[in-house]
Amino acid sequence: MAKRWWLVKSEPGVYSLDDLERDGSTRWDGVRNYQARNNLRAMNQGDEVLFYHSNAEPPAVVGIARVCREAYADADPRWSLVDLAFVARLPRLIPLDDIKAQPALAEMQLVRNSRLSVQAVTKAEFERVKKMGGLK
DNA sequence: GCCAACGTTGGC
DNA sequence: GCCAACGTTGGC
Repeated sequence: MAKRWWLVKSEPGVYSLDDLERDGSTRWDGVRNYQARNNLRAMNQGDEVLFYHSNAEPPAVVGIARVCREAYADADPRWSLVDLAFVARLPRLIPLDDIKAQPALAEMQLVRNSRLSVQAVTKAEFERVKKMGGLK
């Protein structure tokens, strides 16, 4: 299966990148939106994921995670979850404003004002954000 | 805390 | 199956 790239949102007061780093990996559960669920189900092991802090100051992409277990059934079988593992913290976090200011990133669902909590991103978008954040 | 955007629910 | 009412998300 071809590798894909994603973005997940989390409120840092609920579950932050720090929490993921401490835990090593975590169950990405609680998704209760069909489009987001379908994205979870399309994830492959090894896919890379931008980790975004919503309802944060500033709202920003703060790190990178990796899919370490593909979608499996939630307690309620309508819903699915995956496991995500910590990969890296961005040396520089990338605020939403900076993403909006980048023409190359203007097509991201994040910018197009979607509240979707699990989004697909293109490889180019992923690499751009990673580079802006100080990783190669 | 406000509220716009969006998703879901439920009466018909 | 339509759509108004309601609930949630998330930036500001």
